[in-house]
Amino acid sequence: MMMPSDDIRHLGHNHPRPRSAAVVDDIVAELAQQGYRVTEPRRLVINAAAAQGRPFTAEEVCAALPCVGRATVYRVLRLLVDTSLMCRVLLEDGEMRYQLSSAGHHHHLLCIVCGGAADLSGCDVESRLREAANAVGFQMSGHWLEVYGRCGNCQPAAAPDNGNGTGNGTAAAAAAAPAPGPPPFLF
Amino acid sequence: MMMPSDDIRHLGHNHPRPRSAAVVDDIVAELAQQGYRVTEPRRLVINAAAAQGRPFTAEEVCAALPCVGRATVYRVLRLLVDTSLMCRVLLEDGEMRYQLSSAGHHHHLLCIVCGGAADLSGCDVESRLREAANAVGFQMSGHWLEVYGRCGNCQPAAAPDNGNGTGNGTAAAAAAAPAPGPPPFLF
DNA sequence: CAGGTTATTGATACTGGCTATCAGCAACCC
DNA sequence: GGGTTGCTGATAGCCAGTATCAATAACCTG
Repeated sequence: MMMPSDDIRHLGHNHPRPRSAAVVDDIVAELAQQGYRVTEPRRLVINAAAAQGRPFTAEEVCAALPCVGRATVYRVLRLLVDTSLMCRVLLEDGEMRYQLSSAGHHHHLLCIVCGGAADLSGCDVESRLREAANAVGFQMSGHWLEVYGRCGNCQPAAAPDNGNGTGNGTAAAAAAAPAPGPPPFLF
Repeated sequence: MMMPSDDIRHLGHNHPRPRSAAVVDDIVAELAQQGYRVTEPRRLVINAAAAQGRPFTAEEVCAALPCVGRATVYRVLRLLVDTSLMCRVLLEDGEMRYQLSSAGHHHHLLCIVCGGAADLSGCDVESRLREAANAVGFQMSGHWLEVYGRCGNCQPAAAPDNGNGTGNGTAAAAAAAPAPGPPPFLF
């Protein structure tokens, strides 16, 4: 009940409203509009997903919703991904997680400390990539991009200035643990 | 013995020499220098990896080297990844594959038709990402990027001009099959 | 080159994440 | 309210990858 680092998801200025009942209703409505039936298990899974402040695994949903069968949890998650209502998130260690997706193409800023995720939009990476690919005769049709690092809450205290662009904050950044800790499942 | 689309790996102008015995020897030498023993199973796995013109799965190596135990194949692959002599490649459907890595940080251009891979280097995506992340208070420490599309051999014939940068070549690009077909394992 | 140390191997069993199957249920339409 | 049929849940099963552990062999030392 303490919402450990919930605010990180707002960084991407894509969710002016909180992800709550309204969002759940939107998703349910979208499913219905696409001809899918609105069932209790689907509502429950969507609710659980909307309650998360960070990307989650299918197993976490299974554990949080013992009244819903495993197969159904996996089916609902896949349905949501297929209908673009949810997106997959790849962690640095290769683990696959899920997250309710905001509209449109975007990428994720994944905090390696608290496990939170923010959306990165308004970035022209795509056109850059297409140009670079074209330059070597490659016709780009899609891409997968995840960005890892530390969200505002999880940065070492001595970092008031985040201005410089090219300094590599990679090393010596994994020691101090100023924030939450291992991410919990909030449902 | 026909090397179906082997040349794609040279697109990244990172491999002036062919990946052959010389590369294998380099990798073996690097392993030895780092204190690892040079064993026959390791040589065999490295050989198999070097013979590939495209990213491969651990299971393919297992099938190609029945004389090497499964556990050992997985161990050698992980050792090579841990020592930065090999890198993991994420396909569009989420499947994880492996590839002998060229030196330095780079990304992959993955052909969705022939399964080939080329390296994309000399791209300033990283600094761009860092700036965009900084702008929203996120301290970037790493990233994962894969680019999907069609290599020079697998593009529809009517595409002499690849100049325009933002046109989306996504749709209507999965029908014709001008090139190889499903990728074979070459060992 | 022989001998010893110990990293490495291979067979096996096992795990975890995910899917196929299929009878029964219930959401939606009329 | 009734019928159609999409959806569910329990189960068994698949697949990629890992833990275990005795036996082997790579390297070092003399």
